[in-house]
Amino acid sequence: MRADAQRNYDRIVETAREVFREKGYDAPLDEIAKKADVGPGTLYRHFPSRDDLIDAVMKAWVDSVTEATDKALAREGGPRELLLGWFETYVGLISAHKGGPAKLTGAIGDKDSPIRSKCQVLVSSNRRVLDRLQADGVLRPDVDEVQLSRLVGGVATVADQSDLPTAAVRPLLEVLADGVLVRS
Amino acid sequence: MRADAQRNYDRIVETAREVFREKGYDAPLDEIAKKADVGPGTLYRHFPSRDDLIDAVMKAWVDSVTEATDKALAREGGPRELLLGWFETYVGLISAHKGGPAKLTGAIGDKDSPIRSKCQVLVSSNRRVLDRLQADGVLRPDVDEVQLSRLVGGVATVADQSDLPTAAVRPLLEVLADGVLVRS
DNA sequence: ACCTGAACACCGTTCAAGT
DNA sequence: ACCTGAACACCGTTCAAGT
Repeated sequence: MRADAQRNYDRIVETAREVFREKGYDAPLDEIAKKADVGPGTLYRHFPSRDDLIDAVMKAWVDSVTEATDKALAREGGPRELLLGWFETYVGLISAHKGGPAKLTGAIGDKDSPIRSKCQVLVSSNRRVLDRLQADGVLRPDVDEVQLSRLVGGVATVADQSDLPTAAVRPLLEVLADGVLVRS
Repeated sequence: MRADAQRNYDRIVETAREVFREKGYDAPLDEIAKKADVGPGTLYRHFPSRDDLIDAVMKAWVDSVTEATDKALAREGGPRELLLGWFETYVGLISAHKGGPAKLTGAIGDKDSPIRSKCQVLVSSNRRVLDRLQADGVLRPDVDEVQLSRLVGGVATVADQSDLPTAAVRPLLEVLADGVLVRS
């Protein structure tokens, strides 16, 4: 890649990160181009679709997902506390930007999505949590990681679109936790 | 209201119903104006926002919600079957048009939304179902109708945005049902 | 009073002309 | 090879001119 192309690429991604943080993933792309001091054609050349740009912005985010999953799995307490802690972590991870929950959860299972790899990271994290619960024998036998991603993602999507405070999200996650764990 | 105004109003609503059915609630408004043979200003005069138009289109839908709730409550079987049947009915009711689940579920609790009354109908229906389960003593004590609307609405939103088949939605609703009912 | 449709604003997308 | 920015398309919104 030519030096000026690389520079423009980096400027666009960096600017997009800022604009997305302020206005969410639906922010106008031409605002990003303007702030990054590139023509709209340049942005379009590097990122043919909005999701391609979002995917690039999320490169670093992948590591924080893995890290946060490790942390959630290392927490003290019973399986219900573990699961609830993970749910809140998960909601936080996908809700960092407005519109994130819908975009990430909606793309689960879509093999052609530009953000496919990001969804896989999320689903894998849920798989890890399920493995742990399964080993403890407290998991409903017929729940898989994709279902769990959609359930928690659904709650996060509603919370994002209704601007719900954490206090209103928590009871929804508790219902999910009770539904996922075995009756005791 | 003048005769021609009334005629235009009706034509717009009728046309919108068709276009929304085909393309979902995000369909271009000017397409509706064109098909209804009115100027864009006329549509805008009658319906200042998209949601005002959606609200008008949903006038008849309200009755079908009440009807469907009656039917779901009259069903034979245990509380889990009742609840699951209701969940599937509910998802069907709000998923009639693409974009419906997100719009209806996202507006719950928003006192300024033009479709506020439609949300209240949905929440009330969930209240009726909860009343029934409560009377049977099978309900978790700390679940209310708004939470339930958001939980099932969240699943419907994800299903709508990922184009999930009914078979993939069912297990998600089962987790919700188990989370809402008391341990036994 | 209501309607029309031109006009504007906004934003994504393309492409001919540059370097 | 890559960039620029004018141009176009699309769509929501407004408003002066009509009836």
